[in-house]
Amino acid sequence: MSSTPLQAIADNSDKLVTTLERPRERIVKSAIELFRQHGIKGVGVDAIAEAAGSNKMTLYRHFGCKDDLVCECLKQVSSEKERIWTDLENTYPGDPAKQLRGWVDEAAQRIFNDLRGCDLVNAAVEIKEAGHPAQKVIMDAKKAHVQHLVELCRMAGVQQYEQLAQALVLLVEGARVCGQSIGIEGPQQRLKQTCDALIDAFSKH
Amino acid sequence: MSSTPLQAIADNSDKLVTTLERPRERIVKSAIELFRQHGIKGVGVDAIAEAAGSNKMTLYRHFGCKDDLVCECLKQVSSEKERIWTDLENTYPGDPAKQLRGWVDEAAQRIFNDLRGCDLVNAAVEIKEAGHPAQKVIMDAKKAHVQHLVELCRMAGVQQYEQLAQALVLLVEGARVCGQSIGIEGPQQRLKQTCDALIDAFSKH
DNA sequence: TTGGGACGTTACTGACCGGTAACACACATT
DNA sequence: AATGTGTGTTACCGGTCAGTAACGTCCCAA
Repeated sequence: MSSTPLQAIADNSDKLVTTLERPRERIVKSAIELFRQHGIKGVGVDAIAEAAGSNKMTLYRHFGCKDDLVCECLKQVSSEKERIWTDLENTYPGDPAKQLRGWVDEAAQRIFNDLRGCDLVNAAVEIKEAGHPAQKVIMDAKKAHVQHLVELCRMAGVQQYEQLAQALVLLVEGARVCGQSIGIEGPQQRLKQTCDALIDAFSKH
Repeated sequence: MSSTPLQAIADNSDKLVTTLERPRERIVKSAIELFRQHGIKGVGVDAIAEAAGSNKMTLYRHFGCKDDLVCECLKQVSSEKERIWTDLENTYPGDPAKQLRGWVDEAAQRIFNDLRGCDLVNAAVEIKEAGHPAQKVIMDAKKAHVQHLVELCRMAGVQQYEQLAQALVLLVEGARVCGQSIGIEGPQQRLKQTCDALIDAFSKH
């Protein structure tokens, strides 16, 4: 190679990460993407390091083992998911009812554009070893997400806010997983209408 | 071993299958159970053969490769799932409305008793290789299941039967997947009430 | 200028996995 | 008694995987 390492990364178009980030960030980003494409057990650490324009040794210097890297990826994914709540607050400031509709729109759009399902759910399906550290990450993230939605329904003035929030979570999670197993023609196509009708019904009384 | 092979199987309590079935059936049953416990990619063919009280050679004589065995397992699982429709018809003969409630009861009960999710969905999450034969098995089974429920809703006299059926599928699939990722305290706890209320709402007009 | 920390490269280990070959054995049918 | 089918046993192959060791390189800060 005649170019410097960073230039080599930037020049090499088959690498997943071409920014000037540090190896650690590139590794996490590449791992998230590869896990999405092939599943956690379907990707080796070598492939992750290579996609990040790095190498296995550097990966293991930052993450003691593959499981730790998996946990870090899931934490990053869940913290990115958390951003939706502030985004909704910024888009519809002080209007929780519209924020709730916005949440449904977001979910329906994501399901329409991507049939690969939720990273956290997919990880939960793959990781069955009892006591695996990733399970706590997944559980905590999902519980927080549900709690946020419960709170949003409450703020929107829905009397039975908990029931509504839980039903909406079931619908959206079911929709994501139906897209994955049934494909594009699954029953998730009408998700938005169903959720909107449900919100209407809960908002009346 | 002093006993005959069949006796050895029956005596050996750490084997998953102790019946007098032929090796092929024992292998499929053991594979289904092990896939449930550890995931498809988490189980090797050696472990399956051993759990079935058989061996790898016999396994490969019946199934050309592991993927074929996976497909056979999924077909068996889906055909067992199909039995619910005739069971419901036998339990509530000529009463599709009660059959629909029975379907909800069944789903809620299963989710309450088992947090491991749907075998077909779990397989769909794990198997990402494009064109993998198992994907068609999964898709066909899921589509048939949805279609059966649509038909049941229609028979039950629901005007918007397709909407109701699809919403119910989303709720139930979401509930199963929530149990898996969130655990026992997830929003799937109120599945039955939510489904019943939804059926009520759709039955009025 | 010189140290040191971060990173890259190569090579390796031991375990596991999917799949196959060769041979031995039991049993039912004829 | 002979035959063929289904099955069990052992050993092996090539590949992949997670993880480690040793060494070399780059670059920044003191």
